[in-house]
Amino acid sequence: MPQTKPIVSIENVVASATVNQTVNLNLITQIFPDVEYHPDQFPGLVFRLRSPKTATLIFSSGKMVCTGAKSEKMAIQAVKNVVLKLKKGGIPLEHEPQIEIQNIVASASLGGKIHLELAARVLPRSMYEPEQFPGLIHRMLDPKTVILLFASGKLVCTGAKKESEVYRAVGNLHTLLEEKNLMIYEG
Amino acid sequence: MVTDNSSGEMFCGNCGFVVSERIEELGPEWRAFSKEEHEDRSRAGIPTSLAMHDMGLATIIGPVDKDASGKPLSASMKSTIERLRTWDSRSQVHEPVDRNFRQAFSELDRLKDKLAVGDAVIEKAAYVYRKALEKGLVRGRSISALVAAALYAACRDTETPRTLKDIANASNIKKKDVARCYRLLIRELDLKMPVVDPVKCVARIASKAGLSEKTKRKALEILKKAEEGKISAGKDPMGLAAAALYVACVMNGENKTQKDVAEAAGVTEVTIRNRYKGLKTHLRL
DNA sequence: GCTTTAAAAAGTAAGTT
DNA sequence: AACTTACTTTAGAAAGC
Repeated sequence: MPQTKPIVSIENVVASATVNQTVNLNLITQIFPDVEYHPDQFPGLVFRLRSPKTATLIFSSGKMVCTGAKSEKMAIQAVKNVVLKLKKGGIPLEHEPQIEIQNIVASASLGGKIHLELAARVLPRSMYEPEQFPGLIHRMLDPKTVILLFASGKLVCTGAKKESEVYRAVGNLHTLLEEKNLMIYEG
Repeated sequence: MVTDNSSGEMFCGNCGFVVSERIEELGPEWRAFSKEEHEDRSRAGIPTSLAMHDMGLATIIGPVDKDASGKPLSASMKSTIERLRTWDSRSQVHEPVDRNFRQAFSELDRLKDKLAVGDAVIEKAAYVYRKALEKGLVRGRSISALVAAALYAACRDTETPRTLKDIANASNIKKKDVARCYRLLIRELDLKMPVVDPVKCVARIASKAGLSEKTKRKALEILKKAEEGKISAGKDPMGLAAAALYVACVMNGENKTQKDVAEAAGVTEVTIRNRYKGLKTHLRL
């Protein structure tokens, strides 16, 4: 049983936050000329940070959505950085942001190739439609995640709210694939 | 005519009309329409006719593994039926059901002619649509798109060679929307579909491109050799079939260009070339 | 359902050179 | 042909149409 430990990398973390007060988006636009704000097409203002490289959507309600971070910590730091910049810029924010991780996207590589056709028949809650998408879509119940599995043995895991869930999901799938002999190990 | 033993209800497998007395006992809001109305419509010819009840999808839903004609049910139908048995058929107690049925089934009837599919396929599509309706999947969504998706699902399940593009064109719904609704049906109704077989694509492409029988046979050999083994996973079956046919043309000296085959298959020449590379390497051509 | 954000996987597509 | 760019799929939040 070729034991190849999956190589996992967190690619994107989505976090929501709120500063518990309304904010004047037009004022932010005046102070930060680089932000994107087109209320006619989307109510959120796009605030980009170079470090951590993220994009945060800010709404007039004071709620925000931060995307692009590579870890939970980075996502939290990104939100804090945004709030700090707003304050320094003169936006009167009285509270610390309440942050929640909403989704984590990760990519991973299992040790060998996958028999997708067979996997589609054996794995429950999975769908494989090569005319529509090259990967098999598998919905894992615990942790509640969705995994896009490719013939190469690489995959994308999304839906997790904790990094630990990502590792558990990938581990679970790897074990399942080996148990059902759906993996092809070779050069 | 399909009977669901778990609930005792009987419905028309073609139009979804619920016939059983049991449903009617529940009250008018539970009924799509009365038997008399259904028969009127049947006579009018639009939704269906009771004469078709023992065709195609005729199935007894319950702890059995044979359909009404005595043939064993496919594994996918069995798993679907197993799930249906546990469903609460009272999940959607709304009045516009009548209107919904009318629209859905007249559209299905219209698509039947445009796509030239058999009654068995239409019955399956109706069956799937009715289940989607019961589960409330139609609310807030386009009836036409769901009907198209149900029909695509029926084609897939019966291995009737109709592409998403075919269904999209016939129904005037974006291919992307039909695909999205199709995946919704698969997900929510727990349907298991066989993967599209490139072998089934060969005949279609060959006839559209006017290729010879021997070239078709050669392409089938090539596909068989290439065997789902490694080069087909994740690839579009149409692209694979097109590449196999192109290679077969070259081998048989049939003068057809990549463009000819590509157009007949609905893929680009680039895709044929890419699949060709894989076939060449794998078959050591 | 849609709109906007980010990111990966692998396949297919389209426009240029 | 190669390159580039771009779109398909997955999840999730935000406010409003």
